[in-house]
Amino acid sequence: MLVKASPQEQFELIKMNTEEIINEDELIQKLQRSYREGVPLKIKLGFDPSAPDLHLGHAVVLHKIRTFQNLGHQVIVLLGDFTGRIGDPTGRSETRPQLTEEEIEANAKTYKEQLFKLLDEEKTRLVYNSTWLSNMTFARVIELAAKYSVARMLEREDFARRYREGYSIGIHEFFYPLMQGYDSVELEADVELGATEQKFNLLMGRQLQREYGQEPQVALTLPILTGTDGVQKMSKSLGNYIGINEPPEEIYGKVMSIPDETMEEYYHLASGMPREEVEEIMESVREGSMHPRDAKMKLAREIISLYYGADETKKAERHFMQVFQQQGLPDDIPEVKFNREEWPESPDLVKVLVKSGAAASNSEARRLLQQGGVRVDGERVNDINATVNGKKELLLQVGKRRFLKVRWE
RNA sequence: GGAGAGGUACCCAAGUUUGGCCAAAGGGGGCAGACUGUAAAUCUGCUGGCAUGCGCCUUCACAGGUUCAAAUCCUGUCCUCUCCA
Repeated sequence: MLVKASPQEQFELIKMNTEEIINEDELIQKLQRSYREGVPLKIKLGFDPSAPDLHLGHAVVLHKIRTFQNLGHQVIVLLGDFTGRIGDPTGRSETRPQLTEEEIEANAKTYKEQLFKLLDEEKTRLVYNSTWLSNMTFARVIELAAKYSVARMLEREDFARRYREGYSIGIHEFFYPLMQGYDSVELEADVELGATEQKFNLLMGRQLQREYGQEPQVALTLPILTGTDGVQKMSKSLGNYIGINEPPEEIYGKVMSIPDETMEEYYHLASGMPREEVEEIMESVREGSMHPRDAKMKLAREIISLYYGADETKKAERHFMQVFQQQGLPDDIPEVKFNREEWPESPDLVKVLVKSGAAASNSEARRLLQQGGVRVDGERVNDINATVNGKKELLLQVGKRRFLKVRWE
């Protein structure tokens, strides 16, 4: 069932926020044909199940996929369970570790849970490339390999650099793009999406489809989202990411922590809001009628509401205002219970900090105390020999944002 | 198969030639403090454990050895990488 949007309207929607479409004319032709014949396009999106946590960077692509889905096209999410055993060499300076089957299976499961926060599960076809790759004969593998040359493989910057600088490249790593490209052949994909760094792999799909006598897919790349540091691309290993599985309070805080200059990018790529509305907001920030902080708070709300309900979103905001703006207490403070009999009348604060998990070791607890990072019932304590009343309940605060209730009973 | 380089704390990386002053430089990351609309930027401090009275213990791939003393010297083992074939 196709939505009635005209091919031109569809194209406009699809093109928004994309980095590159290779190529636009082909896409328009495909859209026109699909519209004319009532046959949805096959939209492919591949995932390498090595890092199972999806973050806002991945969500950029998912939003675009969602657009296709809303337009009535057939979305195929491909989990590269087979390729995952090789490890995508893209952007790598060293060989990626190969995953075991168990790891891949566990990761795939986490993926699914997260994917369908943004995609319509009913309308999404989920496939595994082991289905066809694991049974390929060696003869067919050779046939596939013969369709591409080493020289062309080495056009890739990451391979080229590794080769130039004398780092090793496993033969099997050359197969990664080949396999990903072959997936498109197997699926007869019309469009494949990916981040810009996936461009080579996406183009490989076009090449191989041609080789196998198919109409080449359209390669559509999306920008890479900047991380919360405002400098490097968002990635889990750099620790500058916002995971879509994170608790709303966490997402809220992380969004508030991005530099103001990065805000607009996030609005466009991560909020799911219409472009005009975003531009209005940014305009009022520029002319001074809206405080950047308020704009960022709205951004945080918008992002959270994509993944959580309205109540959760409000709660996250309240939490932020209480804890960071008014330096008050959060609503939910984790509680640690101790057995009174195991404790003296006046336990050392250092011990309490360690036993409650607020500090990793006695030394760390002392350090925190010396640096003024510890508050007990709201009062800063600097004395490393301080004791507390071991009969009542205490409120511990370590740093600005870690709260803990301790109770003896 | 031959030749060579190397394995140091969460990560990167000095230190090995001239053993001791090395719990081990520096950077990153992390944590804390100040500042702030912000968990940004900036500045400051901390960053093996125990003790917190100068003390002790464990740590520089692993296992031994030399020595009053070893990340540093010797022997063996494991692993990584490069080049030649």
